[in-house]
Amino acid sequence: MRKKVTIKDIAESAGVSIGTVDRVLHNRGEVSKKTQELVLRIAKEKHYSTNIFARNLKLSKEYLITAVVPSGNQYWELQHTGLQDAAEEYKNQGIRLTTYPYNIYDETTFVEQLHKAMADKPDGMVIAPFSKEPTRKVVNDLEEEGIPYVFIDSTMADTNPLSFIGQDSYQSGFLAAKLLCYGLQPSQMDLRVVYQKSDIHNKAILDRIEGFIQYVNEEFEGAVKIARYEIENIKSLKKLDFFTDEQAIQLFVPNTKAYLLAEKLSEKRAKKQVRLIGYDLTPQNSEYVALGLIDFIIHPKPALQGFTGIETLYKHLILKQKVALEQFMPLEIITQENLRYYQ
Amino acid sequence: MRKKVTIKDIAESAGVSIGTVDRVLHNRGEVSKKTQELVLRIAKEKHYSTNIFARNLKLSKEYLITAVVPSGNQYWELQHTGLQDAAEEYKNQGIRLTTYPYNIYDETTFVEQLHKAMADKPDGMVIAPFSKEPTRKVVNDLEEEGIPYVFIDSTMADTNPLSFIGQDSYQSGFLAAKLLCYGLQPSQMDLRVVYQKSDIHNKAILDRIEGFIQYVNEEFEGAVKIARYEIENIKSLKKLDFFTDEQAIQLFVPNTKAYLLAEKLSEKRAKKQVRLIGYDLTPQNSEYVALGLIDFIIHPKPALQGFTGIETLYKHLILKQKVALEQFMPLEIITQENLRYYQ
DNA sequence: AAAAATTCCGTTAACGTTAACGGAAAATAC
DNA sequence: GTATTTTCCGTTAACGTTAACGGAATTTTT
Repeated sequence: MRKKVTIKDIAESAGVSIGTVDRVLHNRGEVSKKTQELVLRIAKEKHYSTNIFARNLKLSKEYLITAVVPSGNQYWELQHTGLQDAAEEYKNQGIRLTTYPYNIYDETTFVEQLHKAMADKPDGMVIAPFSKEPTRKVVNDLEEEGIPYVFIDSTMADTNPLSFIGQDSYQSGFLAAKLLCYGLQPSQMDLRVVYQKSDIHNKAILDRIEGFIQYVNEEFEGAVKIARYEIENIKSLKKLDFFTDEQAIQLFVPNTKAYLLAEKLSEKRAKKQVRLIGYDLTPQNSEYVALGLIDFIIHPKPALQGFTGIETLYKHLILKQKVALEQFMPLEIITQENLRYYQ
Repeated sequence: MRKKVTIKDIAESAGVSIGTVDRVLHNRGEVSKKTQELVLRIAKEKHYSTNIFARNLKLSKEYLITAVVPSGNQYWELQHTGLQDAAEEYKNQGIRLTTYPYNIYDETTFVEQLHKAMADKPDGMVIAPFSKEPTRKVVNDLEEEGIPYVFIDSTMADTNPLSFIGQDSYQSGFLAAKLLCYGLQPSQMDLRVVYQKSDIHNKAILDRIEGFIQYVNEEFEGAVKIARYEIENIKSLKKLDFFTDEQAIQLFVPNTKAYLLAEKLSEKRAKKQVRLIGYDLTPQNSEYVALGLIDFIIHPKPALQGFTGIETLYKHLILKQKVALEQFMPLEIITQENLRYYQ
């Protein structure tokens, strides 16, 4: 009863050989319809599930995963850390990883690395999508060849990834708004969203902003306005004069650059009246969290994302497990007080 | 170079048979010191790591895990859900789970179930410790017999569990305090901690309170006082008259009963002036979060705890992986706005 | 000195799955 | 009618590890 059912058991029950059972189970053909149905029926009745140890021992296949993921800033370096950690953890179970990092500011490198990663004929891919068309083309090829792929960080419409692993950006914007508004009367609110022009290509950042706006609109039904500052680049920031008057303001920085505003805050020493929420636990941000100039940092756990990307392919390729279509990382909230736990 | 090193390779290099290599690798004795050292040296040189598929196929052992975990409220039911989910996920990799639920209000049941769980001669145990002495006795037996065990929810001093899986209760108290105080002047603060007398046996709750107090003391250096209400039971709550005056107060409920205060709040309709933070995403708490009477619920992810408990033993027993000594669940923060994502 | 015990090692048969190989029986072609 | 495909199935040798078994060589006992 408790003993595991093997293909041998099924073969005996069906009065055929294990070879035939195997052919049915992998529909390799060369089996008459009648025996095929018989074998499938018995397998189902006996709740057969393949012994993954035997299967993988026999196959002793090395599964190559290629990862096309940006590098260049700490967020992405942590993604790579997670990828490597997972590769290490699963390497003696047949997982091998090759990474193809690209430059977030240069689409050409994305396309190049994508093609290199394809040329390896991998058994699975981890992709952090940059631009739509090149991604779509590659993804089409992958789907035609039946090669599974997962998206990390952001996803894309009209594609069929094995799974999407990312932040729940929308919700994090929501939460940021809640925190910025917490305990304030609408009359005290002066919400400002500050981001760079280049951020509008970044789905995660757009979603954060959308979540932020959505909260404010739902909560105050239009009674509170949000000022948006889409600045050209870092230099333009210097022209902003948020901190000249005595009025309280609340700043939401949906990208990684909260520390730049904190720096200006520091010069003006106007902290009492200002609330500031940003993203990503970079050294610069940490510094200003420690100084109390950034109130909250939302940490989308990039290393966990990378890890989960590999883990998901491992579960699919090797364990043949079902995996979740979407996997959101928990939103960690870092404050001056719990900062030390993350360093 | 890339090819996996097998014991056969080692045997050839060492000029011995695979039997001898196996004896060395499992130090089963019956090998001369000289060849033992030779084999070990070669194994290290070649970076040998055992093929877990072959190993587990050969052994085809079923590992029994027994779990002694409370039941009776939603928090613990979710722990059980996580345990069962993990058991399901790993069952075709040789993991079998038997649970021994006990009653949180009855130590006798804890001791009874603990002994039943031991009598099964398990290969690993998941324990949610209740009282010290019975736990210590069982744990001593386990350690003598070399049976690994993990603690979930709370841990115990002077023991050597394979891992502790739980909430970072202290930090969650810290965070709760930060949120309750956020944006307020010390003059506006009137912090009150409300809990039941029976909670003083619960390490997690004590840690939450400690973290809470620690924050306030560090942040305001004694300028802000905290009132503690250690009420006898739920009935006594009715005698509390927090909401009679117009003064603002901030309530911290480190156990699962925040909804009871929210209920009183609801009667008094005094919400504007009150902040309330509680724990656990129970149906009652959810109700008052939705109504906006509870500001934040800290959700210690009980299902994930249970899951991780089994997963940790799986990694140790079957994959022979190193596991982390402490594994803290991320602190999810539930508000009126993101509540829907959790239902 | 032979007999007995001990030390040390090689051989071998599993574990369950996979897929190549070959071959009998039936169907089609000449 | 025989010759040639086609259909369908059984047999078998791996994959790497484990541990029981047996046996040669050496040491100890009588």
